[in-house]
Amino acid sequence: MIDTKTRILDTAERLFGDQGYGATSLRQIITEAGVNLAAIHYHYGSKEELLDQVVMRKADPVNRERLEALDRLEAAAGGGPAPIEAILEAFLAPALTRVAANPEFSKLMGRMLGEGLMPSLARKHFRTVANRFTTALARALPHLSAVELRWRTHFLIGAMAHMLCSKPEGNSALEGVELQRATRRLVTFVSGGLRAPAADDPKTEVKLG
Amino acid sequence: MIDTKTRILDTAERLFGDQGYGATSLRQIITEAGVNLAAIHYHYGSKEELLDQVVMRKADPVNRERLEALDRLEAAAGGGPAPIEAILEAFLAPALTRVAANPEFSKLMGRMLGEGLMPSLARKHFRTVANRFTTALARALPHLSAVELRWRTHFLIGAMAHMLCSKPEGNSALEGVELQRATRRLVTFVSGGLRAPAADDPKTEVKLG
DNA sequence: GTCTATACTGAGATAGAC
DNA sequence: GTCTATCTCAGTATAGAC
Repeated sequence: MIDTKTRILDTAERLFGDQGYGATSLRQIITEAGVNLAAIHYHYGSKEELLDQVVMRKADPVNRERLEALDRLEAAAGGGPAPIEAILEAFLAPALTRVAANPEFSKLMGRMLGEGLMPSLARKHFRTVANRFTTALARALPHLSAVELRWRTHFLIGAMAHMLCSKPEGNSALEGVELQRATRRLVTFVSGGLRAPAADDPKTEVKLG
Repeated sequence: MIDTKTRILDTAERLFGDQGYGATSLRQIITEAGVNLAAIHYHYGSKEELLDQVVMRKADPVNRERLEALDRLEAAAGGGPAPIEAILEAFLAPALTRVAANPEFSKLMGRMLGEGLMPSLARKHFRTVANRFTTALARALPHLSAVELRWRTHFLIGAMAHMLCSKPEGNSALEGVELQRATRRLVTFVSGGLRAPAADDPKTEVKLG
């Protein structure tokens, strides 16, 4: 039989995914997992820490996929910069495919970004991914200053997060072809935004600063 | 003395803004407002309804500003479409200036979008704004189909919401000139995304549909 | 119509026995 | 490591005073 700690994590993942974080009580988790209430606090400390662990276990494969895709891209590009659309797809597709696999859980992930409650623990796990992709984008977008690029990736994350947790009105499920199309829409939009002329060129800086 | 109903609303607004929705208890609100616990349920029915009212009272002036700005734009444009950047600024600037005025409350507004807990009541109040701006954007972006435009405005909302509730790393306060610059960055990014060639041109539609 | 006092149910957290 | 019992605090509901 699986040990208590793992059984809690499995059950929490399922329930958080199905119902959301706030709507799931620890008592429901322990009932379905067949463990004692205090076991959660013994193994995880608090409900929020438990969420951390659940999210991290889900996020790790996504980030691994992202890095592998980027590796392939950079190998294919030889020494030069990789194409922007390809970089974006390498970053976005692994997350968006999870929408199809488990809509509720993706909603939770997107929500966490939106709520700004992505905790220090989880943030660390995204550091490598963030650095690699920022570097790749910087090489592909030499017209942007570092600070401008940081803002634009911020907007990119926002667009992705909002897509993870809700769909535009009139759209139903995102499966198969629909998902691919939606991903392409997002890639198109964001690459358009990234390619826009820099807003902080020296001339403007002087005028405003 | 202000009546009970208003005093509850004022106090709730301040506390939700300072601490967030989840972290604020009704008992804290009634203590600081000097009213009875049941008065909240008498006047507002539930905590969530109270949030609705708080948000709506804040959102209404923002939306009025937006519509007035759009009115001016369309008057200036005569019969033709208004410039994309101007439309975007009319929509985004009124919301973003609130970031400077009350960072915590803006965080809450952004969070609500992200959490998808924007309730039916509040959603209704954004309908007029959404329709007017969607129409204006559709005229300025004739190369986009209705469905493509809906997706792109969805991404636009995501970028805005994420900016409302968090700033890119390394940035401190958004005041005065910094705020104007950040607004311009967002306008630039989004207009780039909106202008990108349509991803759902007929050829692709036929192939996928 | 408004408001107060109080009780109810369920949440997360914790101390201490085993 | 695990479990029982208990604590505090949340949102909600209702009976009845003015």
